[in-house]
Amino acid sequence: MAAMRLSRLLFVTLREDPADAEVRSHALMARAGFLQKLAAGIYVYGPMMWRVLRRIEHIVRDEHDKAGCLEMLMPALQPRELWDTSGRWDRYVNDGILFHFKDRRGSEVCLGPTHEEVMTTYVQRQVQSYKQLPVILYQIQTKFRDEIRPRFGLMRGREFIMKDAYSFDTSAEAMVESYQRMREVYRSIFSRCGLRFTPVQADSGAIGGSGSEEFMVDADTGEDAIAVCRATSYAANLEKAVSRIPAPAQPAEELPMHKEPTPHARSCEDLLALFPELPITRMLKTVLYAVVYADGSEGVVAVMCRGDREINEVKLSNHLQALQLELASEEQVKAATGAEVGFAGPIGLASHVRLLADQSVEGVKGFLCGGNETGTHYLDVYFGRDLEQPETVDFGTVQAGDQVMDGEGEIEITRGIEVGHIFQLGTKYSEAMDATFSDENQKTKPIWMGCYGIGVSRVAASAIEQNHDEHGMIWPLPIAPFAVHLVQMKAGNAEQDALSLEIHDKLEAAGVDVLWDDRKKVSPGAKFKDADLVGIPLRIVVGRDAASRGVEWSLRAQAGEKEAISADEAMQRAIQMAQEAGR
RNA sequence: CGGGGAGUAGCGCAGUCUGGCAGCGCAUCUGCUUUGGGAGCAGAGGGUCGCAGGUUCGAAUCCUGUCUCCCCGACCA
Repeated sequence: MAAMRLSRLLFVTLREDPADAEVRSHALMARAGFLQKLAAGIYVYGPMMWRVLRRIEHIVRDEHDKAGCLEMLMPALQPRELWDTSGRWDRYVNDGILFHFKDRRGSEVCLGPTHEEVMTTYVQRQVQSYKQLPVILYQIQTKFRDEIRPRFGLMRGREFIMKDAYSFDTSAEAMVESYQRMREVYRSIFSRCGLRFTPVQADSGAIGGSGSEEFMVDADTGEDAIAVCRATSYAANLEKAVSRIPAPAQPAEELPMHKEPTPHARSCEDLLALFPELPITRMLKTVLYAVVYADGSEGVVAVMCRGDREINEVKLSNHLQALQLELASEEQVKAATGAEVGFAGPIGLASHVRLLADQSVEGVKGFLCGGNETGTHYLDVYFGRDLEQPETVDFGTVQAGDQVMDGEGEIEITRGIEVGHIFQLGTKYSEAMDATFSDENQKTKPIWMGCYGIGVSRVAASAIEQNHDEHGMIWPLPIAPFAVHLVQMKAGNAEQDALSLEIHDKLEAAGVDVLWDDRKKVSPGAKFKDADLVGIPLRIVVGRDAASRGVEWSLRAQAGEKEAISADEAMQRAIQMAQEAGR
């Protein structure tokens, strides 16, 4: 094998962050030449980056294969008809997320953002009998999503590498078994990658289905907020999380409802200033949404919510089975309430408005709400006495300090990067695409499905987001581009040349990959800075003690802790650590 | 989609207001010295100033159009 000499690796580092890098992982990978941006959300993976991605892929493959999953490869190009069959074409085009175009004959095609349709079709033609099930198929492939706003380097790209797997079972119970098996596969994968992560309950979103969990890499810079409880180990995506919220304040005496002038008071903050003795838990805001329903019809929905709480649009959208949900426009608010924005309330809404309430209104008495007239609010309003309580559902967002639903424990809000997501799909796709099997009694039944995704390129970015310092990246050993960074101080010095070559060859022979900095005319300082930047976990420095077979040993993660040891001892340590890390 | 900002050497930027030789730092190349935390000196190469059109004796600079990139908002009444 040819030695991995840095001087031959097209190795270029930048001293400054690129101007467009917003997060550390992106800036560091760009500075180290791992990544090069080609267009918004589209990146070239350089040779070092590709080694990392292959490491991750190797772990992903290994764990899937061990669990009996079958690897295959599906096309990236997909015909529209397939997506019309599942009914997702319009939704994805509406969301603007689908790359689609016409081929030379005028047929519409898209670049696959995911592969449920293709996979279900494949299985529909391939599977006839219960004897062929269960089966779990997977692929590692480039996915395409025209993100509304690509950002954060590899975190949210428009083209990215994803592992997607699909399970096929004969019953709901068997589907849950496959799902549980994949949960374990996912835990093993992220553990083996050397990442600290939290599995959380999740909303199933556009893909549809019932049970769903996300795997979040713990990182303060993560895009997603998650609700976790140390005491009960409850963990859920904020879109899904539920909690017991603090009880509202109660009025001292029951007063009749009355309307008060509240000029310019459009927010709870304004109203708190106006009525200083009224607690915010006795203010109910009414938020208006414009909704497009799944059948294409449109409407306006008003949702009541306690002043100190916030509405969770994902929960609301799911309950309404909405295709689109956004805050109502100024005009829509005026048409619904007859008032300027800021004075909406449940009493006297236009008849076309559907009124709902978040469960945070439960038990609130003598409350304030908008007057549906510019510059007025009602006070001392009671459900049951002054108006009927509208349909009340959990549309709330949990907040830090809430109590968990079952058991004793306080919820904390932390952040994470979603690197994996698993779903129980049920029969949604199999029914739409007629993927059925014959059971023991020759009865035709739809196949029960699950689907399971891992953002491979995102795993790499999140590893850096989680592990870096001011000098550069710190790769976990299992997924590092190389296990050992062999830093030769003075290339051309006979003793150093000989010892470096020996260390390189012996480690490679033992299956440990080595990046050998053999560059001439590069100062020691520059070599150390570059080594810090690329973050290879194990470091062996060949320098002044080369003649006596002495080297310096250090770990990138423990900068500053350097040991002078023999070359043989260093090799032994490197081999052992690489093996322990499963390389 | 809306709002803001930016496109000048591989990277980071100045120059644009007030039109007149296209600059600086890093990187690259050559030579000499240097070699355990981004070395020094001397020299060199590298640019259709995003693109198209216009104004002008003359445009990186002014005008029009266009493309691309980045940030903020997608928000609680």
